[in-house]
Amino acid sequence: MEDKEPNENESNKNLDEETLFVVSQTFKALGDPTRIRILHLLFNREYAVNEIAETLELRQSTVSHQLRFLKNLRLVKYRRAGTTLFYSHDDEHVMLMLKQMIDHACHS
Amino acid sequence: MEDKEPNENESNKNLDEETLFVVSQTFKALGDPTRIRILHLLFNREYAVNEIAETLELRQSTVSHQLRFLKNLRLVKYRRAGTTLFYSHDDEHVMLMLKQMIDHACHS
DNA sequence: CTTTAATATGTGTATATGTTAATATATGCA
DNA sequence: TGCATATATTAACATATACACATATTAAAG
Repeated sequence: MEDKEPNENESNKNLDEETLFVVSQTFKALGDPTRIRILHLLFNREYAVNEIAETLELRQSTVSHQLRFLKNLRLVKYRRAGTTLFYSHDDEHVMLMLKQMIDHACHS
Repeated sequence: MEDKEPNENESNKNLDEETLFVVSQTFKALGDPTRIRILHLLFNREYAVNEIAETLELRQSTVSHQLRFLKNLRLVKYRRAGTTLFYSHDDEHVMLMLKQMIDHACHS
């Protein structure tokens, strides 16, 4: 039962460079309180940028910068309505992991 | 159906300071390639510090630093055998999330 | 075409982070 | 006690990060 498959990263083989990068980047995105609060907001519904800033008491530029960060990783997306951009989450799996970690932190 | 429960962080209520800190710290731990590689190693079995350093081609002090980081978050533990310390993972849930994220990154 | 509202971007700055070399600590053994 | 091995710790450094301010862009309305 030697491991001969070329595309198996299940748990025993070495992590290739690209996978390592994507995984670390994604976790890094979740490793900041501001970004967690933003994603946590987006759990329920879409929000405009200013709405996020007001709700979380953050500067508009701070929110915009973090949204760009999250958008580059395809963790959020937006929909335009006039001059307003409504952001929403765009990765169900990552949102589920965030939810899991929050629950994990609460129950311990 | 007002939300009156005091201890519910499921997905709609605000995140309290402490939960936010723990969650962000834990994700931050997973947000570094070196720490991911260490945890990925520990998936299968326990490893001595030098063994980790040699396997991953890292300096001993680097590994020791990162292990301390992970130990503070109770993500790893160790067992002493003479002068050798065997490290192993100590949080099944976090290891599962790491595995999930790796799979998620591979299949996309 | 000017104005206004909403958002994005560039830049500076303070802080956080990861790595390294050097050194300290701890354990086992002769 | 003295020495060797394994690991931890300290300090320094370079880089990365998050935020704020100012400014630029975009789109709608008049």
